[in-house]
Amino acid sequence: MDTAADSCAPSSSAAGEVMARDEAERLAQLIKALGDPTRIQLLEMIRTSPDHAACVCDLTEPLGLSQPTISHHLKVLTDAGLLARERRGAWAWFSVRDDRAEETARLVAHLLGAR
Amino acid sequence: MDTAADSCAPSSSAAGEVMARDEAERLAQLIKALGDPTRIQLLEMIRTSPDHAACVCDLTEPLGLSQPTISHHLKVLTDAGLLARERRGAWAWFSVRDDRAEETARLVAHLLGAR
DNA sequence: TCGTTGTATCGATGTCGATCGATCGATCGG
DNA sequence: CCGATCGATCGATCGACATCGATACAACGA
Repeated sequence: MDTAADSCAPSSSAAGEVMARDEAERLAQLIKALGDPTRIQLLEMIRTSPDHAACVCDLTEPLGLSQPTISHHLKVLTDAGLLARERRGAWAWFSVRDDRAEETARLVAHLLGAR
Repeated sequence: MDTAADSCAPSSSAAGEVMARDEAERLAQLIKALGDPTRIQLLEMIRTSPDHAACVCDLTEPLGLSQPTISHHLKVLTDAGLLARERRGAWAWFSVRDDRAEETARLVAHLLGAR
C-alpha cells in the first residue's frame, strides 16, 4: 500500500529554494507591464523623444490605436512605476522614471542570472 | 470646417521614432515568458539548483501545481529559448541557457534605457 | 511482454487583458 | 460663460492564457 514514499528523486531534491509566491507575483506584474508590443513601442518613443517626454496626442497617431487604448497603456506603465505623469496645461506629459527603470533592469538581470 | 489641420503639436512632433511592430511583438513575446509568477519561481529554482538543472518531478510539488501545468510553463520558457531540455533516461532535465538569458537581460536593459 | 513511472499533449473552463465607442472632467482661448 | 481640445474613465466585446483532469507517449525493470 502506497509504495512510493519518494516519488522520483531518491537521494536529493535537486531543486533550489522556492521564491515566495507574493514576491514572484509582484515581480511578474512589473515584468508584465513590459510584455506588450504597444507598451514597448510607447517606451521606446518616449525614451527617444528630443526632451525624453511626450504627450498622449503625440503617441496616438503613430501607433494607429485609439486614444483610450493609448491612455490605458500609459496608465499601466505609470502604475508599474516606470513612467512619470506631469500635467502641463491641458496636456499630460509622460517620461521614463530612470531610477525605477534601472532597478527593473537589475531585477530582470538577477532573475536571469546575468551580471 | 475642419479647423484643425494640426491636432495638438503645432511646432514639432515630440515623439521619437516608432519601433517596428513585428520587432516589438517578438520582444514582447520574449518578455511575456518572464511575466508569470510560476515561471519566475521555476527559473529561480532551476538557477539555484545544485547542478543548475532540475527535472519536472522536482518542480511540481514545491509549487503546489499539477504536473501538466508545470510542464506547460517549462515548454513556454523552452520555446522562448530561455531553457534547455535534455532527456536523461526517463527524466527530462531543464537548465537555463546562459547565453540567451544574458541576451534577454541586455534587451530589457536597452528597452529601459539602462546601461 | 507487461506493469510502473516520468513527461507531454488534448480538451474544457474560467479569468484576465487589449481594444473600442461613448462619455465625462479639465483646461484654455475668446 | 462657451466652444473646442486633451485626456481619463466606463461598459462591452473578443481573444489569449493559466489551470486542471484525462489520456497518450516514452523509458525502464522484472
